[in-house]
Amino acid sequence: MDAKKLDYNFYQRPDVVQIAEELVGKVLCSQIGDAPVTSGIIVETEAYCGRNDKACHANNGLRTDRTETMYQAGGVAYIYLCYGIHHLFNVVTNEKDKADAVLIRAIQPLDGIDTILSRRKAEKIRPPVSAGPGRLTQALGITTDLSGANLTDSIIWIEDRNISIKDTDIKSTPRIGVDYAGEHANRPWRFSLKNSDWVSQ
DNA sequence: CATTTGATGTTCT
DNA sequence: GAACATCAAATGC
Repeated sequence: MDAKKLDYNFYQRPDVVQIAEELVGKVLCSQIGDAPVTSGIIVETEAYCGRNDKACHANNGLRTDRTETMYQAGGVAYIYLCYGIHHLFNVVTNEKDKADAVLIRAIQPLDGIDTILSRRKAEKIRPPVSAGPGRLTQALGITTDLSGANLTDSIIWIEDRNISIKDTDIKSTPRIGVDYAGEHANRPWRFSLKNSDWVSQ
């Protein structure tokens, strides 16, 4: 097996947009409670930058109880409750006090398919099971309890399995659902795998 | 099919 | 009270 867990050298680099692009094709894994390991290939991400990005919760140094995790040094999980229902999973990047993060928007299930299906109350493995930020967290059993978890030494982590992705297979487009961010909403900070059925609509 | 609506925690006004 | 990094179920063609 040629899997390598991503470490601080990956997460703590300063360019969150580049990290977001490189995360496409990596494998997000979780091992919750007594359940088997569940994992999936990341096929869609979005970059959020703490400085000068109106779409980010922590824009311009805004600190709340919820966003405090984003100010930690890169390599931890920032998980937050959206619309009171959905747990959204982000990877915190950059150094301490720089609130950058990458939102994982969609995965393609790899390991622990039965567990994923049972969490999602689905019978067949097809895109609605894990295409979408609220769906993938449910599929992997990720909840806000795990916010602040260390991605290098905990029950959630990201592996590089040397899945080869060509630069030309990744497309960058404007982010989703952030129209309120004005001109910043048009930044092409969403990265997705071309020709994948597992990218959210 | 497309469009609307209900669910509902955290944060801001 | 309103808005929000969403989803699923109900309703209208």
